Amino acid sequence: MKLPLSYYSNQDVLFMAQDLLGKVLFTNIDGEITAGIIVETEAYHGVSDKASHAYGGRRTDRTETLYNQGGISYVYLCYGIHHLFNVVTSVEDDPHAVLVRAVEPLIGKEIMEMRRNMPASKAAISAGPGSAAKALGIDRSFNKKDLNGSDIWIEDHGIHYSSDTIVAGPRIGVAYAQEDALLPWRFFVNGNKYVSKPNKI
DNA sequence: TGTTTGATTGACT
DNA sequence: GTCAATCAAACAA
Repeated sequence: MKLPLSYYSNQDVLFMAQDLLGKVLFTNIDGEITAGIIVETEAYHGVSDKASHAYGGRRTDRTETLYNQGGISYVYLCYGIHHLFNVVTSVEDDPHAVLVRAVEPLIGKEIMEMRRNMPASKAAISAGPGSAAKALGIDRSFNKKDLNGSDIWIEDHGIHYSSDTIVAGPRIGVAYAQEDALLPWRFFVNGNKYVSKPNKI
């Protein structure tokens, strides 16, 4: 059920952002296993996307992760406070990534409740990229990790949303990307309460 | 070496 | 609705 590394080599990051909806993201931290259904993503389209850290082919210590072959994680600290988790996709030297913005708690809910200090019935426990990463215990030590390993991985549980249920809209918090900020590259499960606002059309 | 800023959240008015 | 928190990356000098 664990997705093979070949899954992540698809070069169409917009397809990948949609296909990851319904997949189940697992972490194993000191034997504490938690998992959530991915319900909100954003696509970051490599060198041509002004919102991407790799825009214009920028290569730095941080962005080097993005240039790897798909199938690893890209985790960075945002606003000095929040860890944001991405799935690196496509092939080597093609720095596409999918940001996981929200998950629906599935396994290890009690552990997530401890990490977030709120009941899993509250949508805020894992809505939004910083919250989802914290609920799953993801921090910078997860950067550049193999998504087929024993610390973090993604499974296909056969959860399928109809094409009517998956909707697209502009990405959040990327106003600095000017015209690219308007691209409808945010995908989410319409009406799912664990999706950050707006969560329905 | 110094300055700016961010793929956000939560607390507060 | 507004706004502070908090720090590493990116870039200017």
